[in-house]
Amino acid sequence: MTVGPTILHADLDAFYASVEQLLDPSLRGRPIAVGGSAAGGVVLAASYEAKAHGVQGGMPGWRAAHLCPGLLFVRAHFDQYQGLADRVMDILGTVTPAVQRISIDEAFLDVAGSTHLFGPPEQIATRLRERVRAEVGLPISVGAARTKHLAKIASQVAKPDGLVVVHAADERAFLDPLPVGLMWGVGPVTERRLAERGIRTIGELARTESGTLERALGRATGTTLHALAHNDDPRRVAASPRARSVGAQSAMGRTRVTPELVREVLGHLAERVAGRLRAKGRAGRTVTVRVRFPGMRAVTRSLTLAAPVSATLTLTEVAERLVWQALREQDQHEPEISLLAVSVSNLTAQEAIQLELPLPPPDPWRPGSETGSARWALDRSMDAVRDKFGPGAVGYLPATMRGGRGVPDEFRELAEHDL
DNA sequence: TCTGGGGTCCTAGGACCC
DNA sequence: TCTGGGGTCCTAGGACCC
Repeated sequence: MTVGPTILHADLDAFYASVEQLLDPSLRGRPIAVGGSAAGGVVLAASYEAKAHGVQGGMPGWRAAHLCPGLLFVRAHFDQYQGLADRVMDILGTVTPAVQRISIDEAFLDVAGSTHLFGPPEQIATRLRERVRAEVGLPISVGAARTKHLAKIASQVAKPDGLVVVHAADERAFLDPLPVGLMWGVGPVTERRLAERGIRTIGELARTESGTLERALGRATGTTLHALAHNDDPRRVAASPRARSVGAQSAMGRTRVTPELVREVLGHLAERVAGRLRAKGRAGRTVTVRVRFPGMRAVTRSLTLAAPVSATLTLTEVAERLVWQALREQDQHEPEISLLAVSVSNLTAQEAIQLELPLPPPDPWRPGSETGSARWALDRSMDAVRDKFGPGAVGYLPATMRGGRGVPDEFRELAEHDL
């Protein structure tokens, strides 16, 4: 029996840029960059007119401007993105409950159980694209195939604003001529390593022995790519697993390190991370910090505690200690840094019992300070005040740091994963 | 002209235990 | 006298994805 192309991958085209063109019709058909400027900052997304000149998301603004004369830099409307994307996901959910959202703007669907109601996958995909265009106003591309990997590649090939269905009999012919860079898990480094061995297409990859790939790329990457190139992809469309870590970071350009700066930035980041943990009743034992220096070199330091943390002040102190440890180990007298990051992993449920009992150890570095549970209780009461009166109402953060530099919180929230 | 913010997973070495 | 082997956890770095 032949299995049909019942896995769909639906992916909104140049999502942020398309939203801006939807909101302001004068931008339609023109090369635009969302975020950044010709002077600096980072481009969050580019319209297809700009992509034609090589402009990509994540690119410094000055470089985008250089690549694409006439590029329009547009301010992002962060408050619009989540709601529009949610409306698209609601439309996808009308044909099957098996929708796996993997980011704000893309999802897998399994329509195997829907064909008796809505027709073959081609018809379902066509109808979904029409509805998203008519009801939300955004272009969306869809790939349909027998596996997730193949469906995702098909949607990439379908872009912009297209549909590609790969029937089981056509899989090899579809895949073989495509560049390896389209495969999930092949980034710039892997692509270069493969090219050094004369492997540029998925067909060439499929003809390479597994052992050769493992030696070139490592065991996990080698076996995974070998399987995917042979269309061996057993992954199902399923609900996303719970998050395994929570983090926040702040880029600062080139900044001289001072104790005040480290304390303020880490306090801000720790409050974001710990607040999200507490909001979901979670906590984590491993604290990791990342320090990046001008020129993009970066180091990480981590520490696994005896008990999980979700108190802002405790997290701030652990992070501070790790950052200074990392800085001391650099042989620079007056170091400059360009980014600080804090993340918490080894997540567990915040046990209810810990509300009553002191957390052991209360604070590894300041004997005699408040206990962990006292800090947690204080945080919870401040969370409640913020819920009622807004995020700036109360906090550890010095007034000078609030609402100032950096990206808006609305942008951060778009990238957050559910805990 | 100098690079955002949120994540996952893998590898390798060392500590430690039995 | 100075050593096997397996398993688990921790740490640091790196590739990759959206």
